[in-house]
Amino acid sequence: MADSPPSLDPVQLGAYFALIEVASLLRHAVEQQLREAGDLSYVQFQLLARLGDAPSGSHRMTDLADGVVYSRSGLTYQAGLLEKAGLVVRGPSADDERSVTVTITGAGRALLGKVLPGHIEVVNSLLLEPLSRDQVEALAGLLTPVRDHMRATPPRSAAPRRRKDGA
Amino acid sequence: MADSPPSLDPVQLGAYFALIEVASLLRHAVEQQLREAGDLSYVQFQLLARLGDAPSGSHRMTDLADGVVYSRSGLTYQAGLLEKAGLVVRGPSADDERSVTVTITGAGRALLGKVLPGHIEVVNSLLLEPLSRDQVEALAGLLTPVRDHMRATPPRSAAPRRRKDGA
DNA sequence: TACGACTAGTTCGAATTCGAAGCAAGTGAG
DNA sequence: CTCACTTGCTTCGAATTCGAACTAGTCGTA
Repeated sequence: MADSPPSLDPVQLGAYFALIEVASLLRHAVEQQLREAGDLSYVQFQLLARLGDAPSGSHRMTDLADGVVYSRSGLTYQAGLLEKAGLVVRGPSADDERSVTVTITGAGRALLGKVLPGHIEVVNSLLLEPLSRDQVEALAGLLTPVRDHMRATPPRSAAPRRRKDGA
Repeated sequence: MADSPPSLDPVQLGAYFALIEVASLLRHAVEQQLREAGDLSYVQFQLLARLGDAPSGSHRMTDLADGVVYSRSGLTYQAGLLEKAGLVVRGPSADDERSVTVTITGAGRALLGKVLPGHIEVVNSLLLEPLSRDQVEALAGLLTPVRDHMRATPPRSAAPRRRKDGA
């Protein structure tokens, strides 16, 4: 088994730092645009976008939380805000009595449509503009497997209490 | 000039989403490890890491804030926490009377050294592991220019109010 | 020197965020 | 059926985060 190396080499470090910085800067810029264009936080936008993308326009709370990498309690709070603003509605789930289904409303879609152009504009000018078409493709090709890997890898702290794995 | 397209094509969207998700997931995982290993938040770790990297072991408040993409007031708060914990010290700057210089202490370096192996381990297993050496190189090669571009691009909201317009 | 504009940090209040604890509904073994 | 365990969501309290307002020190220019 590979022992954990004492440090990362410059290239690895460069990739890691650049990734974090790019994400932070992009998020920051997008956040401002969304605030101005539609008084939405980034999380709220992400939630609306995910709902808008879903064929049914709805998702379970838990799936939303996992999707945007957010705490459950945080999602409850945000869902409450969005509901109060009339952008989504919460309702009981069909098959599972304890789960709550969040659905985007017409107003939600309208707002999403209103902020989207500016959002895309920011993403374009900050992230995409300095890259060629091939490079964007390459970037997606690199990050997508990484994301899948991360999604598949169980969180560190979840490990201790393993029930039935060959261990 | 390109007027803003109404939407991004799947590849662009994939790159954008994957980037955000990867960064979120990575940050989340790292945060947990740091909390357990040394009771540090991610920002605090970033600050210590930057200070530890600096030849002098110190930076101005503003440079730190910009470096980690944080608000100034937030940095004041975090610097206070770190100082109270004895990990850094704040002092006046040599040439500029209004700026404050933050310097990492021995204890700060010690803690940094203590949490670093685990940190690297997480970055390795989540971000680097699924990529080949060449791919890591490619990733760094793609993201570094993007970061530089973002750093160079002035924030959106700064532009409009440049001069004393009619207001 | 004096003035106005700007930069560096801090303080303050309000909003957000998370984890722990709690509650209700589903699941499985006996 | 019933008990123990798990899952889905909310509530609660504490910590963090940001922006706006404020103080102080710098710079450019007349």
